[in-house]
Amino acid sequence: MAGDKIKNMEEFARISGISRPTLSKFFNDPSSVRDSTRSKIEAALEQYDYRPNIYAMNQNRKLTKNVGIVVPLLSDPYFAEIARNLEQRCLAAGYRPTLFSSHGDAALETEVLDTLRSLKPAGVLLAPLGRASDPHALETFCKDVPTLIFDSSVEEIGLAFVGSDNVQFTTHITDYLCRTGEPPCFYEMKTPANPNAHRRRQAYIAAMERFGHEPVVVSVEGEGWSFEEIGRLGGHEAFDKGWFSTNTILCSNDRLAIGLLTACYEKGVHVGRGSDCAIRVAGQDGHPHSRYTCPPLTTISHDYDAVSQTAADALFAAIEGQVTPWKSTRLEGRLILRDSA
Amino acid sequence: MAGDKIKNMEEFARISGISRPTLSKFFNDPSSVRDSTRSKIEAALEQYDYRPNIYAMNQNRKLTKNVGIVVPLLSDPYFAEIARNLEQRCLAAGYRPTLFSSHGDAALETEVLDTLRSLKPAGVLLAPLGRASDPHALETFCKDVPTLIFDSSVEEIGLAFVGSDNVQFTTHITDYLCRTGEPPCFYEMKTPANPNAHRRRQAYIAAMERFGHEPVVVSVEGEGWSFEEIGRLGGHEAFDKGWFSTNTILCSNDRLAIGLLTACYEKGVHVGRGSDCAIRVAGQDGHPHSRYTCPPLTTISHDYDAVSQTAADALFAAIEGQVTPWKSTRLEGRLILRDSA
DNA sequence: GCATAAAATTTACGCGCGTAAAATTTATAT
DNA sequence: ATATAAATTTTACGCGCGTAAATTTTATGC
Repeated sequence: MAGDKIKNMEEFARISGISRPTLSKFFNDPSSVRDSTRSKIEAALEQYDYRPNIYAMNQNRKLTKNVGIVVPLLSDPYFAEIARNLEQRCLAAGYRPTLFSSHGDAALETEVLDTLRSLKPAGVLLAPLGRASDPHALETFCKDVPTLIFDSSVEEIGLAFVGSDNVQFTTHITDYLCRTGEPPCFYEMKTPANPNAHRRRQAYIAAMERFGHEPVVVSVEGEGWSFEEIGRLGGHEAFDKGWFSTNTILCSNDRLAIGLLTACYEKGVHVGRGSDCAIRVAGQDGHPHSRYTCPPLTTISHDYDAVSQTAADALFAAIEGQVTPWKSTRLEGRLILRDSA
Repeated sequence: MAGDKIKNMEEFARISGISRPTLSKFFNDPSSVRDSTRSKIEAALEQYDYRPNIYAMNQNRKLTKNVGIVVPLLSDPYFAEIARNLEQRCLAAGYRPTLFSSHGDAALETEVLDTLRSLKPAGVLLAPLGRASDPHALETFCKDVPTLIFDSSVEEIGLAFVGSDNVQFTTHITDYLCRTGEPPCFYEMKTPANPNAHRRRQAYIAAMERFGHEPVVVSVEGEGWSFEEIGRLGGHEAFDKGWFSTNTILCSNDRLAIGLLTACYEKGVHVGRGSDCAIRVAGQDGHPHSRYTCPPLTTISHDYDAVSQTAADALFAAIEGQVTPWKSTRLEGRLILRDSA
């Protein structure tokens, strides 16, 4: 690519001696042109630096290779991780992912969806904000664009839903905690944005009752997405007011647990399962950071790979014409035993 | 927006009774049309759901409102946080940010830059990978697109550089540690991807010598971006082999420190400044998570707001025609005293 | 060498919108 | 009411590429 810059396909057609429609075919699928033509084009590409404008490409294409990925909040490492995973899968499957974050704001989420329409995506992988989402905006979007909902299900919209089995999550870890020590109380935010939180509370209550224990739910104040700080402040309050009825605390999610661990540290409360420990703390999610808390956090982890693979594969299948009835897939989590509980 | 979907501006022109060029002006700047016209358009927008296709808009515009934001790795909360900050500033200034992550991969970084060209951005805010970056790709990109480099400077490319003053960071926190206890040794990765790491090591050495202490650098193995794990594994090795010559450890960055804290926990080494503590650990960066480690991490924090504001403002000024010579701005960090050191 | 099929080229139009120039309408001042 | 300026409409072309149809060129079999 020593030559000058080529500004469009027509110029590259002149300079390479190949007609523009053939070039168009080539860039769309190199194997669709004759070998001799392909090598001529590739030779020209070596000499001259040219890349077709992807946005112009998509303008008049009936089916693009674009895939939109929307998460509620990119600064949450959980979503960052799953977004990264999904992006890789899209690339591997020959799609072109574009990542968007709703920044925890319903208005921005709607904005993102409008922007996405302009991209003419072949499909979208959407993790909605949850309760805050504008249901009408989501619904109309899903009618226009093949959309697969993941992480947090709103209603039966889109092609399908893929997420984790929150009931299994909570039941499983509650069971573990009951078997290995005092039955846990459940620590959560009072007004969680995510519907998964409700499922987890209910699953906790059901599990406790099934095991013959009295469920105790500790709900702390806090709005927004600063879960660690909510967990920390709520932890202080809960300790001060004696809300924790047992020495075992199951948190609604790992970020809350991380904040609670900090509160424990600040209160001088030793966390862990050793004899010198006063309290056990467990989380839920398998947050990327949970390995590095002190003590490392016992948690039940999403199967990141399976969730993203199932979601991506389902979307790709739908894009490629497969029609299947709406379906909800909820994948089981894996208990990760560490020192905190 | 009760009516049917309008598919393009021409259809909206017919239905609203306004000519398409006037609509184009309106969408570009609502105040550029007469009040009576504007209210007619706005009334039509209430009735019919129409939004211009942004990618088609940008196709033939001489100067778009697009701003590209590129970070090395979105799953690092530090970059996620600064990216979020930059996005907000772009939106506030009337620009349209699009976020990209290089996923820690130089080839992908080059890919991203090529994608960005298609967007015809008015400007780009780019945090390069660092040493791994393809310098030639960066340089030619900067020649074509007004680009402001932030976080990690490569050479004198682009419009300007805005980042943190790593020398001040390390000098300041080294000074603090020396004044309040044993002089620190410096804990880092052997082959850091980021040039900032080198500046910090050198600043540490210089500071120690100036204070009349012997600098000790502990470099641990590890490649890639899994800093916490590198910090943890390296920490185990360093403890086992007695590499830490003092009871105070200054880490090259917070993520490494977070991993080291975990190693300390696993080794049963108490961290903090209390009399019952065996070791002090400090980080650098003011990572979003540093508040929630146990003990909370003493660190020297980037001035996120100032960095992102300086970077964004400089880019916007350049976009709006201001020409200034290349300049490097390095902002001071703020020492955050917490329990770890 | 010729017939046939496959691939490439030519030609032409479309995507959704920006933008420039000329013609027309509207608002403001006198 | 008239002159002037401002805004709008009409008309037309451009951005960079997709894509379809007709034509010409190339490759393959015999």
